[in-house]
Amino acid sequence: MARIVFEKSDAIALVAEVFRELGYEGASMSEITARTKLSKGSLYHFFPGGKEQMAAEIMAHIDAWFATEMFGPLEKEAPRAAIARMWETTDSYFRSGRRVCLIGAFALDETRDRFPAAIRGYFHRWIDALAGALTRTGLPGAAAKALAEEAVIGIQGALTLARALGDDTIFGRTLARLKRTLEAASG
Amino acid sequence: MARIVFEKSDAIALVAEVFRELGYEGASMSEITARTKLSKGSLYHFFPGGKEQMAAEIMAHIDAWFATEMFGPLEKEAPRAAIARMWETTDSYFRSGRRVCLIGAFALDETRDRFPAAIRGYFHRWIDALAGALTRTGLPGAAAKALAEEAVIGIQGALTLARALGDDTIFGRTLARLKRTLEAASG
DNA sequence: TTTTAAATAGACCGAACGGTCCAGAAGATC
DNA sequence: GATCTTCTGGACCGTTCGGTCTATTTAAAA
Repeated sequence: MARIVFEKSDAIALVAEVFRELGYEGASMSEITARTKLSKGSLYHFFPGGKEQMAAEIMAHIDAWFATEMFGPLEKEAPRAAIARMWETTDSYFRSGRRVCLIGAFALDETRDRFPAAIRGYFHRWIDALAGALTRTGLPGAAAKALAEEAVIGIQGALTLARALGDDTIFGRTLARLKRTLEAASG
Repeated sequence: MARIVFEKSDAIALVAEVFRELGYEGASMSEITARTKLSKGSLYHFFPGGKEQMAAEIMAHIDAWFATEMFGPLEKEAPRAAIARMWETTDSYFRSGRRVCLIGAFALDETRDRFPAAIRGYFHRWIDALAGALTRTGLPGAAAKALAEEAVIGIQGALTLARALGDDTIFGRTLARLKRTLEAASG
């Protein structure tokens, strides 16, 4: 039998995509093995804790990616440039709305209660990082926080509506609108 | 054994709440029977087609409710008053963000592919009804459509973020902001 | 009343579930 | 190239899954 060798980081990325497509409960082990081509032996070698560990490590992986690619720049780089880059990063990460937010999807059902800290942390850090950058453009703290919340809400809502309508133009249009709103407010 | 008699409309509402809490795949028959107190006999009497039929009838029920409570008024009544009432209806229907949108949740994973028409129809009609009311306030059609889309996106995003952060103030705050935005645009 | 139809409870079924286990293949170390 | 460790494939296990079926209870009709 042909034997394929994976690295754990490959396994995380592959399994993440299955959770994204099917949700936590919908992603059965047999679907995960079928879609990733990883056998049960490999999966339980990498993740002895089963589905719960898979999801936990995937969320940690996502969190780390966002920390380096988005939150870090928003906190350290020139605020206007960092925010401009955030829109591009967001559009490419969510594949123009064709890829859902795994953490947002987990938040909707009782999967949330398995990973409350990871879910809260992800959204909290995103809002705080963006609000920080907006503050550094000169906006008052409260206005910055409200705009950051509005942006994250808009991103999540656009992902839902884009998938619901199967319309690939919604996500980009929404990001452009949010960008204009933030630029209008921060001068 | 105590025998409890249900009406089908009760069954639809009870099962809907379980789907909302657990998602389509997460709502197993045993969880549905446990949370609704409806036995399997009753459930399969009302819904011979099983889970798929339950979900289909629930979505039709939601659609009918929205049609009479929101889309109808938006299409027939005085536009500004109808839009004002829409915010109140939305807040109470989603219980200030503590209740998720079942159809939005279905849209995120591959459950969408079981009910594509119902999901598209629900969001399409909401956007069209709101855009129609906005047009009747004097807004150009394109602007009305964009604002209606923005409103529905904001509602869905706020539901996601409210649950993710466990923050009961987000939904109301977002509805108030959207209301202001629409009023600013439609005079 | 008696009869009839609708509705309910829950035992039961085969299939699919999450998870365990181990024989053996592929690298790594010596 | 022998040894050892890591990794893989898939058979297998007990449990839960969605769904069926029937005895029985209740409500409605006659």
